[in-house]
Amino acid sequence: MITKTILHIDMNAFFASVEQQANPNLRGKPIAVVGGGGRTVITTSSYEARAKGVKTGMAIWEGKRVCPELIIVVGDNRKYTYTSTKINEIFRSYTPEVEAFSIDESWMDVTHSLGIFGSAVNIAYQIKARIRHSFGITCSIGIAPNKLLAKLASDMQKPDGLTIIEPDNVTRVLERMPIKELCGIGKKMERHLNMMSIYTCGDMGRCDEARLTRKFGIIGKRLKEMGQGIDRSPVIQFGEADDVKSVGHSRTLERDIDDPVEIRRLLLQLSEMVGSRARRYGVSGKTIHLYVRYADFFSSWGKQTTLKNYINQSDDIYKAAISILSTVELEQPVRLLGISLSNLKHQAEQLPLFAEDRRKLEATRAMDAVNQRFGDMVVTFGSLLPGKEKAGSHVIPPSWRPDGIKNVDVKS
DNA sequence: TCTGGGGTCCTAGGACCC
DNA sequence: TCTGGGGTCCTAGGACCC
Repeated sequence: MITKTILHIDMNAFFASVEQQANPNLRGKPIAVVGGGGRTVITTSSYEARAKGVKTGMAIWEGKRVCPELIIVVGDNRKYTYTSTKINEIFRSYTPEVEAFSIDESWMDVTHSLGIFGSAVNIAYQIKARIRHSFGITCSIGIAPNKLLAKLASDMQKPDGLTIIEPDNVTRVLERMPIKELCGIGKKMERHLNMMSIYTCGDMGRCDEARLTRKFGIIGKRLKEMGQGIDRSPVIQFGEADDVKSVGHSRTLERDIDDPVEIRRLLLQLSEMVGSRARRYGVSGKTIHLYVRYADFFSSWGKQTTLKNYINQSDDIYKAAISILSTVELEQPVRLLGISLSNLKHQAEQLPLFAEDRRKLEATRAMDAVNQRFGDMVVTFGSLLPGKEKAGSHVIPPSWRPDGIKNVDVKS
């Protein structure tokens, strides 16, 4: 089997770096990029802010507490999407095999490009230089024989790092690497593994497969492989990815509400957002999911219903959401409302008769292709954009899972 | 003054059909 | 009277990712 060479590129503090580049006054200063609403959190902070203890997910006041001079910047998705698209174009000048994992992370399979560009390290340095030159921002790059390890490697040196995990060095690197550093091992999984005295990738790779399988079911085999640094998942290039599976929007309200009229108005807005995006994607769906988070933050519920017909019109979505709502009694004022449409199918598209319309359709398709990959309400025709639509903290959906398996049924 | 928003995938358990 | 097993579709909820 031929050994692959995979790069994982992770833009450093991406949103914050883009903002600092756009506004020289922000350079060298602690800044935090936040969402548009009142109850928002820090999406990204600059390294200057991180040095003071500012972390992603903090409320603004928390950030200000640990770093009083913190500058708050409301994020602008269009800037990030534009930059991200351009950066991915740079990647594609080395190989068509580029997979965008999120707005600021991509993998490249450069196995077949080495003959042209010399070496992976060479490619990595070129990429770093081009991104720095064109956008003034830095990235960390990992080079390894597969995606799992490349992502691990890019995390090992930040910012502006370059880390190589050679095939014959994998075992040594993983031996003392904490399991939670692997993409796919979250908090819960870490805890369960720790209870089995598994702390490092080395531990996990050596663990008896049957023991892991007894505890975690079918994912046990995969865990052992991850511990050994094995990952066979391919780099899935743009356009080859599976179709979108669901389209949803949610809003945390400026203040908790319990007025039914206000709730319905918000549901209508959300329905319009979901519907317009579904239509732009060219999909309709028959399952509508309504979710509510109550004022106390901790209690929430979700309820879904599956219709006989596929829909993507805003008012149909709204009606379905309302009918779900009518089956429940709200127990508290509402903090967050969300609607998502799933069970999707592509609509048969009628080719427009006139050339001008066909061109417009092509443009829409191109736009959708970007939107599908790079979030919502970002690239859109000016006329479609409601003036009040604020830049939020939307991020690009991740599309990769280690062998598509994530959840586990833990037998205790 | 608490704690965003966008996704994917997986499992359990029930309904229903053959 | 009691009984099986397989398959599909659906809802609910959780883990994980950026």
